[in-house]
Formats: sequence, C-alpha cells, structure tokens
Amino acid sequence: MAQYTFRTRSSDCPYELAIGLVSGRWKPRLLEVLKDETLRYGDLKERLKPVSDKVLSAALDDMTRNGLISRTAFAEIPPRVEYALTPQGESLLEALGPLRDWARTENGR
Amino acid sequence: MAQYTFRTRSSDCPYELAIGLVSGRWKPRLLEVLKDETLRYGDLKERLKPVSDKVLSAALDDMTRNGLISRTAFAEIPPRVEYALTPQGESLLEALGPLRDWARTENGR
DNA sequence: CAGGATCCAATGAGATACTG
DNA sequence: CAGTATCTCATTGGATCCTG
Repeated sequence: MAQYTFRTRSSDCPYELAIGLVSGRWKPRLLEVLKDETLRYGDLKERLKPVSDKVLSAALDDMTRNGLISRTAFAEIPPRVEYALTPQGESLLEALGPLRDWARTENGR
Repeated sequence: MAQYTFRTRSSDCPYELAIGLVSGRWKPRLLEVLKDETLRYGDLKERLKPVSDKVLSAALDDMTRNGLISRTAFAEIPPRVEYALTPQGESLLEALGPLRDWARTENGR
C-alpha cells in the first residue's frame, strides 16, 4: 500500500493514518458488511440503507485506492461489479475490534 | 458517558461512534501525550507543535465533554489549567493500540 | 497564561438528475 | 445496473487578533 493522501499531512502519527482510512460516515460499515461476503454495488447500497450514490461510490473509490477493498468489474450487460475485502481490509477490520468493543462497553450497548 | 453528538447520527454503529471521538487531526495525539502525564495548556500546545489555539481548545473541549479528558482550572493569577486522561480516555487509548500497530505494519514503519 | 472571537478555505455529505 | 455530474449546506482546520 503505497501512499495515503490527507488534506493536512502529519501522518507521522500512525493513529491518524489508520483513523483517516476509516473516518467517513460509511467506511467502517463498508468493512463490516463486506466481511465474509462479496457484494455488488446494489447490495451495498441496500445494506447501507440511506446512503447516496455519490457518497457510496466515493467511499468505495477511496477504499479501493487505499487497498482495503477490491473491485471487480465484469464486461457484461447489464454491468456487474463486485466488491470484497482485501487482506489489508480484513486485518484493518480486526484491528478495529477493540475500538468497537470499547464503544459498546462505554456506551452500554 | 451520556451523549455523543454527531452531525449525522447513525451511531447505532459502534465503530462510527468510537471513531468519531478520535477523528480530528489532534485528538489521537492528545490522548497519546496525556498518557501517564498531566499537562498544562501550554505544554500541550508545545508538544502538538503547529496546532492553533482555536483547534486545540476545541479538541480539548470536545474530549472533555465526552469524558475522555479531565480539565482542572486553578483560581490563580496567572491562570493555570491542567489536563489529564480520565479512565475512559485511558481505555480508549488502549483500544486504539491495534489500530496503531496495523498502521505501522501496513505502512512499513 | 489560557483561551475566545472572527474570518476563510477546504472537505464531507446529501439530494437530484442523468447515462453507457 | 452502476455509477457520474451538479449543486447545496454544514462542518473542519487554520490564521490572526484580542482579553480576563
């Protein structure tokens, strides 16, 4: 994974780097729903319920460029595109586990 | 810890909740520098080098309201204010550990 | 010393409409 | 089906100046 881009780079801070990769309203959920499952654009859109096309495709694009998600387009009509987690995406999701647990505990969920 | 506020709340997602607490350019670092140490405003400003007053005080305020940081003001002249991690702040920092490690590994640092 | 007040630029998110 | 194009609005980060 070569380069991450940030508006204001001070990414000598690893926290910031990792957080930057998943901050955005839909990114953590994208990782989650893609766990163990390859999904098409329409599936993702349905699972993330009220997301707009623009925001979803931007998030997918971001995460694809950052190597967290793989994108496979089939040359068919109608078009079909499948998204899945890459190994990096999977390990990032795992690394997020403690954070999720913390939130659940502190928030009493 | 009662309530977190988000622009667009869909915080039925724990990831999003925890990430929201530490997204912001300086927040992860604030947690880090306050580990094991109580610091004054000026100390923090120095350690976070090129941060502006507005952004630093906003971050401190945020995190204080969210119960991650404690703020103690002394009624003296000149004013003195000390910041420290709360237990929640400490446990959040720990929960961020795997994320930091992930970033270091994936980024080869 | 520890900030609040103000102003600005850049980014993020959403709604809607349109297309190969 | 899987997006892109446009537009709008809210939030973020930063610079600068000011103050109890």
